[in-house]
Amino acid sequence: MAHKTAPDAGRRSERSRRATLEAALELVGEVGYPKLTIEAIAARAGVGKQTIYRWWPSKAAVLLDAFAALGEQAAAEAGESEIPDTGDLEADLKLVVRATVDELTSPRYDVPARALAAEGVVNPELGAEFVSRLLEPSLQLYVRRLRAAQEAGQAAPHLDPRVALELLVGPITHRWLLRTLPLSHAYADTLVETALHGIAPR
Amino acid sequence: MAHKTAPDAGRRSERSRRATLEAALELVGEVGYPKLTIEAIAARAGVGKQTIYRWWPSKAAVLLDAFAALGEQAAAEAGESEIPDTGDLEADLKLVVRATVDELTSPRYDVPARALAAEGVVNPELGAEFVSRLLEPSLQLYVRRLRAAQEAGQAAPHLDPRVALELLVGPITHRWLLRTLPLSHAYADTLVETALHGIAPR
Amino acid sequence: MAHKTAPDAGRRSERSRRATLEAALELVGEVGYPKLTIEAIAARAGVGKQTIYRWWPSKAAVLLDAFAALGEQAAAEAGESEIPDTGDLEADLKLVVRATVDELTSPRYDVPARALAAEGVVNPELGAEFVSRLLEPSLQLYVRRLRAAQEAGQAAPHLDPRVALELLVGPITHRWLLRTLPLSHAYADTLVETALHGIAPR
Amino acid sequence: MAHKTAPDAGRRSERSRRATLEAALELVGEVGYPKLTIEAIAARAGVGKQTIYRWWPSKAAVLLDAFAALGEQAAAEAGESEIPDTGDLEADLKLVVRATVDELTSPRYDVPARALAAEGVVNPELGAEFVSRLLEPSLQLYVRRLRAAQEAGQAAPHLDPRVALELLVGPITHRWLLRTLPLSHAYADTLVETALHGIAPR
DNA sequence: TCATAAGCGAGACGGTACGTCCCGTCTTTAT
DNA sequence: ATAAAGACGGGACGTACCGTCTCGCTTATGA
Repeated sequence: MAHKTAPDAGRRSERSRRATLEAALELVGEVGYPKLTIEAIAARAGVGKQTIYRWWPSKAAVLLDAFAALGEQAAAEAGESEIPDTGDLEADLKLVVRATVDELTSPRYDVPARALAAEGVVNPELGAEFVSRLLEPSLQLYVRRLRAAQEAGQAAPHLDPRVALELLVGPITHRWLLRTLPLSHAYADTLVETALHGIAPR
Repeated sequence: MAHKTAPDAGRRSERSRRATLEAALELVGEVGYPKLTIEAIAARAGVGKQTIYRWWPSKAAVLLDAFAALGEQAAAEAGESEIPDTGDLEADLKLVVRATVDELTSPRYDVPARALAAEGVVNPELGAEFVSRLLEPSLQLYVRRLRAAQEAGQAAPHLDPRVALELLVGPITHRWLLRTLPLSHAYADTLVETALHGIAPR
Repeated sequence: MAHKTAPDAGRRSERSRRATLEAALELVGEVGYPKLTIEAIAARAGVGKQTIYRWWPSKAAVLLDAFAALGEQAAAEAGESEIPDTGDLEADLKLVVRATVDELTSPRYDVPARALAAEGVVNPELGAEFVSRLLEPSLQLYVRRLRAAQEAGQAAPHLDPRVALELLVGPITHRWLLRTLPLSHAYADTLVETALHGIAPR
Repeated sequence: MAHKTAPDAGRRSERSRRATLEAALELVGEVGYPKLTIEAIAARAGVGKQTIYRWWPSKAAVLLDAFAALGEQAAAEAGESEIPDTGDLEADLKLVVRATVDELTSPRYDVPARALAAEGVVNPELGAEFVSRLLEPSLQLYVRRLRAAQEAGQAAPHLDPRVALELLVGPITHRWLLRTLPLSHAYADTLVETALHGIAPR
């Protein structure tokens, strides 16, 4: 069915792949996503344009791979870890939410992540890949911690962990993407408290 | 200071303005935001390109005006209303959240709204305008209803209404923009319940 | 029938037209026809590529116009003249044939003329235009001089002047295009003599 | 001196050589010379690109070999012959010139020959090879026949046979390459007569 | 009241980037 | 070592739009 016979991945140049991803990350930081150009990536990477088109369908896909590589590298260094379970759910959640705020606040993460999120908003295929490769793994950490909390009696037993997790992650994302109000550790703490105890009076 | 003497808004052609906004909305529905071009808008509207550049700085700004006009029209028809206050906070919130879900689910609203949100994610100026003109008024409705609830003893008294409102709006936005899971009335109800009573056991 | 509506020739920029033709002539002299590039012409002329594509279908067409302009300019300076009629056909023909040899020998004429001739050999449309605009007018000079010669009894009366003229022009072109043997005044003279008196013994 | 050690012609694959030449001839007929590409030749021939680059410097060189092979094959079939010498120079010349016209008129010969001629016009190295390998042998046939005619008193004794031959071959080439007027047997006859007896009255 | 200057439609212009084709080189695997 | 295969860096293609710039035309005052 495909028009073009797929390229032979076995012969792919690792050197070109890495140079392309690096160049993409650098450039998106320098000129921003809308002005990011495949031509510029190719030039910066010392790579032919065709080589990029051979392996990626769009600049968004390049950036997604680049950003994923960044994440894997960070994970390899830090040792991707579960959310801690000290028995104190509130304290444990404040820790992760604060860490998320820090991440979303650091420019080296912020710029490409925004770019990918924005592209995903408007491009469902890329959005799906963005979510499944980058977002979903983090969400699963919440699912596991919340389930443990339920078993330990620290969370309402009938709650769907997906819904519960969105109570924490949704507001953070909202502030981050829409820039309605600033992200801070103080906000992280308040958010966790409010999500745990609810809007209604006790 | 200005290089260009500002155009005389008094002589502006109303006919061209409307045609441009209509064309922009139509086209964004047909080809999607990334393929929306000012040339195509001008051609469809039967308007000179310069006329568009005279009054708007970018295609995003055109679309923002077009979308705002759509909203005003809807408001004029429906009579933009406060969130009802029946005394039952949970019921009142379910009503609005379900309505929001319906809106975000209808294609005529979804396509341009996503486009503007996506652009705003990556372009702070436009994002700020999007928020202040389109989002903030809706959020203020929540602020007022929640304050009333606090006075009536239906909401925890020390809560910041902004934080409370994000507990509802954040998860909805999260599902809408990132398409992690579907939006539905059932979800709206569960969300309101969870936000009201919190994750922790009663 | 045409896909693209024709551009409005009335609004054409004379400045761009001239700059394009000049750049084409310069470049063909510098890099040769096969390495002549529309991109390079545009860059040298300070003109957008689209402007060239708007008015010409190919680099060959640009060069044809450029070369024709060169010819008109030369004609305007020199006063395009008939072949002289001194009553001595042989002498008159030697004059023109020598002049033709000089022209074909000078690099400023040779390079673009070869390029156009070569392109015309392989591209019938361009070839037809090359012949009708650049070659045919010169051939008509021969036709008129030969007819006069026939009336004066200096040429066989039943001869088709087209055939006669090709006896002179054909061999010159042959040496020029195929580079079998060098062109020189001596050859011009011999050629005229042989063509006049024939191969057969008197 | 050579940068690259010359390939070992002894190990050359005859199969690849033939397939390449065949593919080149086929393709030039199908898409024309300007759109003929080495990649397409290689693909059609089922040959690696490198194999072509190893043995030929350019697509023109491939085509030249292909066309030469065509000629040798025709010669082998027909028995390449001298111009006949029946004692009647005019009749003998009409025969060859008519044959030449037929050849230049047949598409299977015309397309590649034009392509090579055109390339040679603009590329002196290839032109020289085209002339020496393909054209010159034919011209020598004329030289020999004309010398015989001079010895037999059928041609003016002091004539340079090269000049005489160009009187016949030049006009034919002119019409063929420049397409000024059609080639036909009638024209062949008129041309021979005019060349033999000259333009001047007897 | 009518010239005169603005906005307007149209679209040519100098540019930038697109995504594709092909160049000529290089590398891998198989014969 | 040659060959088929095809990835590679590179350059040009012809196209689509960008944002700016005239062009006439119309309209709507304000001298």
